[in-house]
Amino acid sequence: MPRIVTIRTVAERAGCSIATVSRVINGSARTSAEVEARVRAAVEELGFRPSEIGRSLKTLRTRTLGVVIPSLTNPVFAASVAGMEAEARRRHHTLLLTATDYDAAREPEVVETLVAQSVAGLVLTVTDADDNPTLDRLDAGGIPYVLIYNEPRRAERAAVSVDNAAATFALTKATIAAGHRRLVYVAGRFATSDRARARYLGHLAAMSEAGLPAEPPLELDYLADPAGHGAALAHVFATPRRPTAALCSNDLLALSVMGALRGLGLKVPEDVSVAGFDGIALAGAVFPTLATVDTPTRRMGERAVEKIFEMLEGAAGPTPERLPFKLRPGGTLAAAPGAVPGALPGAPPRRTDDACPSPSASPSASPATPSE
Amino acid sequence: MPRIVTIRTVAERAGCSIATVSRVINGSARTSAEVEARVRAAVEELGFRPSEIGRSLKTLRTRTLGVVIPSLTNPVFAASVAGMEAEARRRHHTLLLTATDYDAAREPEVVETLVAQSVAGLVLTVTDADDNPTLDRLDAGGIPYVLIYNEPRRAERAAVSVDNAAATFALTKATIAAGHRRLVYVAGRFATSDRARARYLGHLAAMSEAGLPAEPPLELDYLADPAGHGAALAHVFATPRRPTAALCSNDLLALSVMGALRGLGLKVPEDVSVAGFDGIALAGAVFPTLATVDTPTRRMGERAVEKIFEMLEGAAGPTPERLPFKLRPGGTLAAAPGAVPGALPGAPPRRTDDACPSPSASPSASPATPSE
DNA sequence: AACGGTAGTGAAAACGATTTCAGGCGCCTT
DNA sequence: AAGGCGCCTGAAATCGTTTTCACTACCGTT
Repeated sequence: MPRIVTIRTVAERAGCSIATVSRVINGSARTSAEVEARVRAAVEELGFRPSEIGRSLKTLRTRTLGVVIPSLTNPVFAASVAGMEAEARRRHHTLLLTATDYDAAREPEVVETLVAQSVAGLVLTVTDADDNPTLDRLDAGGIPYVLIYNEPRRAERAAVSVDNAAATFALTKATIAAGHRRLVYVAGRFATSDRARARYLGHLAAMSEAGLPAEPPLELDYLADPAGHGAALAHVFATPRRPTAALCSNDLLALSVMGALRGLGLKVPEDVSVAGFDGIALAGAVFPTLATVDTPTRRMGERAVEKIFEMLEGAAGPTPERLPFKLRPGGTLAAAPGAVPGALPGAPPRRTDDACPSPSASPSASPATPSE
Repeated sequence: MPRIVTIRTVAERAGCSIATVSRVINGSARTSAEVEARVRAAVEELGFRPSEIGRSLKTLRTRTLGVVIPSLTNPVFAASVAGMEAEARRRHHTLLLTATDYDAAREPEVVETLVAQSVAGLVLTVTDADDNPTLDRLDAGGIPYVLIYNEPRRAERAAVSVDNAAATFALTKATIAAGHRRLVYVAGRFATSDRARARYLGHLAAMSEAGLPAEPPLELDYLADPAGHGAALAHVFATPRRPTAALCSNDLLALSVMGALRGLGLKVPEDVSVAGFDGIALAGAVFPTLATVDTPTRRMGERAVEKIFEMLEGAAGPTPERLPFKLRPGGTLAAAPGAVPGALPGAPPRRTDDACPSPSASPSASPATPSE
């Protein structure tokens, strides 16, 4: 069993002081070539690697970023965490990962844990980015953090997101353009996702603009088994004038809804069109391919970490920013059954590939102004 | 800006020594009710939370587990990491997450990083669990680790896996039972996945048992775009006596293959049956549902963390263990085109839901003994 | 009344690194 | 030749916590 080797062991072996060893390792001050060589040799022979704990104690900061997400099981978050990890590694940092399982009550708890670990910064997706005591505490504590996917109203809260409302507005508009008139919006629990709320508001705005009556949204439990989803959908789709399109607040939900609809004997997209949100990789792998809103999931994770470092270096303050999205056409979104293609003013049936507004479009240009 | 509050601040406020504060917080020794109340009040008022860094320096162990996986983008790993996170949190630990992007050369590097952080233990999926200098170093260093999804041959290497060979053996057998005779095995790069190798060997064993000639496996680059997959598959499926079934070494690959086959104008499962491996949640959400081998992805992560703690507490030594798998029938695996159902001795066309061998079946009972 | 034991507490050492401060040496300048 | 200035180096302080050790009261026993 090899004894633990500390900086002191190296110093003895190299015949110098621990201060010199530290200097060689960090290049924090000049050392003579001769001593440097001896130290490097000793480090090599002993396989020495400085303890991050000892190092951190002095600076009271670790080379670690805390991550708080609702769930790893959703590929959106898995992809963005992958982006964070890559970017963090590039900067010689590591991720401390925690999940809240969409439970707001768990947020303060996990953040406390991460703060106790003296993370250099935090990346989080919370249930509510505006009314959130945990974020308030972070603001007070001076630990830099960046929200991801959340869209805080406050301009001094750092965030990397897409314009959820504008994207859904565009998606709903495209769906209407394809001839659909009865659309149902299917969302996860609004209480645990401000994204879902923002998206729904974008949907409402588009319906209103087209002069169509908006049906109440269908809120589905995120973690419920698909069977539960089937029951809820059966209720909505059992009517003779059933919706011809189901717009879902995320891709995972959309895939589940597609399965449930098939279970009800309905064909996608012949009977019902379906669209999602996020642009997870698998949306393109299923058949028919899922129409959705492409968001740069991985890039958002990378960007969030970049932003943390900008804030740490004082190069930039905490400001929200939006990355571009893009409607992705897919086989699940087709012309409405019985609709006459082109019957709508200036709306070809498959105009789903609009570009999004420019990346930094002013947030207030959002078609729906969240007001809850 | 609130000053940083340390145990010393609390001690002053409570009018006692830091030793007493420590005792109250950790309950490591008895203190008078009176002092304890004062300390608790001070902790509360100041919002004190002991620094994990200071604490760790003393014990030289953090409440942290290192995780090394090839990629978070694969839902198998995302799900198992989710399991690890839940189990770690239950024990007041946090995960330090790193990914290698299937690059064996990165393994030593990330493990070094994690060890420098003084993690309490490690959970890893490596490219090769047998011939692996990084693991050898860990063995020497005395840091407990558990492999996940890898199946090391050495009996003294801790691992949580499924019997990859036996599972694929069963899957291939079921496929043959459905009337298929020309099967192609589609795998990720063998060089970066000992699981893929083990699974292929199981496939070979089943083919051999049935007296069928085994075609060479199709190795696809994991990260290649699906277009690349299409080209590779076109080559194999362009022949008149093309395979009637494609068995894939994991679900993600299977989904990609399904897409590529459709791109070639082939129908799944009418023209070609497809099966995967892993049992990711989305396998059940696509249409037709993907036939696959269900592995307890999340549970494996939980179990790996449990095992780390068993080893830390000295309750158990490092031993490999296997969790049960189960063949999951799915719409992608149908009777072979032109096959007469029941024409095979004792093999109904859709007998894909065999139970697996019992959880702790002896490893040597595996139908294919890996020998590479 | 002296002694031993115990409960509660504080002072101080330890953990492994970084960093400040001071000193020694050699070289350049005047 | 003396003084000054850099360069390199080592001793020691420091970070926040845990833990050992020693000490004081106080109690019960003999």
